[in-house]
Amino acid sequence: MARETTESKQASLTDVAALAGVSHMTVSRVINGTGPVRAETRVRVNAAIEQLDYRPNSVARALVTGRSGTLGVVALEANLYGPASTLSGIEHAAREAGYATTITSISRPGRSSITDAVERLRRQAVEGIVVIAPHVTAARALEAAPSDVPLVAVGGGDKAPVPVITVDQYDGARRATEHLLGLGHETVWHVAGPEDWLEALDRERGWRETLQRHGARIPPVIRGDWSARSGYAAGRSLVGERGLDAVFVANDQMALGFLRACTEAGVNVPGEMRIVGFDDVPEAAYYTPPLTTVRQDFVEVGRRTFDLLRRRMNGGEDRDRDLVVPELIVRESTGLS
Amino acid sequence: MARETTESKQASLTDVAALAGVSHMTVSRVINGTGPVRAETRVRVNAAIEQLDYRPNSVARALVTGRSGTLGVVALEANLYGPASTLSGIEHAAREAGYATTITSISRPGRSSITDAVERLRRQAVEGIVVIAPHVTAARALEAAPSDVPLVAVGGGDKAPVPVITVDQYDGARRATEHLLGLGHETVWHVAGPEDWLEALDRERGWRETLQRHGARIPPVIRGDWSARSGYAAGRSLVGERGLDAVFVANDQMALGFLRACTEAGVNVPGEMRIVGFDDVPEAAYYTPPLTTVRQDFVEVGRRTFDLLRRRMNGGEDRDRDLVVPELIVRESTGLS
DNA sequence: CCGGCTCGTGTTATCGCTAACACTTGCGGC
DNA sequence: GCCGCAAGTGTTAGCGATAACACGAGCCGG
Repeated sequence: MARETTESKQASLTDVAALAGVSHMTVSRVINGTGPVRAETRVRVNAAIEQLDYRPNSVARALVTGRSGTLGVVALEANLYGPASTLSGIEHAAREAGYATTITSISRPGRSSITDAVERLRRQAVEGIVVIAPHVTAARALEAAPSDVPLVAVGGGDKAPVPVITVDQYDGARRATEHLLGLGHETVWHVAGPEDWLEALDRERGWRETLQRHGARIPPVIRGDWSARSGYAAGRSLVGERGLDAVFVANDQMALGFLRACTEAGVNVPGEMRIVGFDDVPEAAYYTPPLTTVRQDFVEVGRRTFDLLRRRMNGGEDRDRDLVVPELIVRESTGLS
Repeated sequence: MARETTESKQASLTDVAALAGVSHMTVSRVINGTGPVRAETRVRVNAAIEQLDYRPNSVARALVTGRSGTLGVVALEANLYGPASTLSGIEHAAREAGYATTITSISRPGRSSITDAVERLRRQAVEGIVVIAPHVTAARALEAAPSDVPLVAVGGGDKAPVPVITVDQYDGARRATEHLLGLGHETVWHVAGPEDWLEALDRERGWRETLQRHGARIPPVIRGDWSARSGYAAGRSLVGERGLDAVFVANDQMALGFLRACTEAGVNVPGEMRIVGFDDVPEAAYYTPPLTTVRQDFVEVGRRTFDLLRRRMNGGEDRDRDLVVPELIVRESTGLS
């Protein structure tokens, strides 16, 4: 209610203390609940705070405590569905724990761009850093990661030099591949992601080894760049290939492009061609036909990432790797019709 | 190269000064380029900085200068394509200008959630705030916006109480509608977004007034929630309606759902039904059929938003509203076949 | 009735930095 | 030959908060 009308500068602890007729320490104690304060005094102080519209200066607090209350996130391609959802999960968990989240995105992956991003965040005095950049260069960059601020990665490879939270890409690819094999296909083709992406490699390995385990022939791999456009290109070049009737595409966007290529070529899905994607973006259920895909719970990944980071910030050194289990969502693209 | 091996705590200005044999002020001058320093001294200081792996403490600097070098962004549904891209554009522009970006997202729109988010950012001592929440409650919440930190909004309504950068939704809707009318349809139906979203309202108004201007009948509006699911539901309930052969759907996801409903109902697009979406998400070109849609340049919006905010932070009070022009992308969903 | 406790409060130092000013030099102008 | 000014450097005083300790009042136990 009683707002200061002039809004001159921003009240400080001292201003509040003067108005309440106490020392600034008492005000500090009221605000932080540290130390005992007489009820009556507390009321006076709170009134003064209200009247001056006082807001603690987090910068000053950070300086003296050494804790900025801020987390840093380095994100590659933060406007994609997966990274954006993960970021959202992290931010949400961080906020609940009282942390602010500073983000710095990098447009092109690379050793130095990631190192620079981490450096920028350190200058901002973040208390912990999350790197969402499942890229081989990231893995290398993180080898040189600073030791004085806890750092965890999302979706790093098997042997990343830092703790990693990730959906089990290998297992997801296995499920997708076995699903297709289980439908009676002799083998399963694969449209992979870029070979400098760790997730692409893991999915490809999961696909390949599953085929091997089942004694199936391993067709050549086509590689895209995650975009629908590249999936479409892959479809154009692949459709008509002998023995091609089941494809595991490394993400949903590329699968959409692939579907489009099939449609244009007059190849019926799932009649003549069965397709499985990866991610389960919200639109996948409305593709034509609805896409069977492997669901990744990105928000959960974000949540767990923050949990791990917090444990590290508190000095914990527990487990270094946390796998989130993916789920196969079966829809018409591998249906019966 | 010469990193300190022990990594004890983090060197301060004083440590560097001691090592270089100068006062801490001289070190400060070297770092910031303020005031004259003898070349030889500068070399010694830089060597000391290198040797100690010194990094300026931005918190201390922020405390004394009153400038945190940080921007705050409040985002609603930050994992959607549009907001995420806008955020990306803002963050990029901010970074180039030397600002860090702190993000705080809100899951449900509402007066208090937005006010809270802004409050959190103010506590973080941000120098400027961007609100990406084109929601009616946001408009109301911003009326009570604090006056001591510059604030701009993305995608606010016509009469938002703060400066706004937005794509011209009205004009985009006009283009979409006129495109369909130009193809000879008697009228154009509309699947709208939620009525508490400003962009949904603007698009609907653009559609409605365009029909009026052309003397076309105004069909009832169906309302979705931006999701493909809701677009599908709209399609299910609408398909078969008398005189329905042209639809302007308020975003691409819903358009996808609508397409799906048409496909299931055996309605050929564009043969029996023409559809236009809005946004031009990267996948729209690969829908079946490829979707005619209105492109919004979200990254450009983000860039301009930062520019405006910076001018405000520098005390500027120039224009309060900036419209980015959308573009109609014609594809097969309104094609000839 | 005194020592030692807790409660409630104040005083002082400190975090790492920049702002403001003071102080030496050395040099040019008159 | 003295004044003034610029270059180069140092000293001091905060910024707004918390930490650490100090201190008086009241209470309890022995």
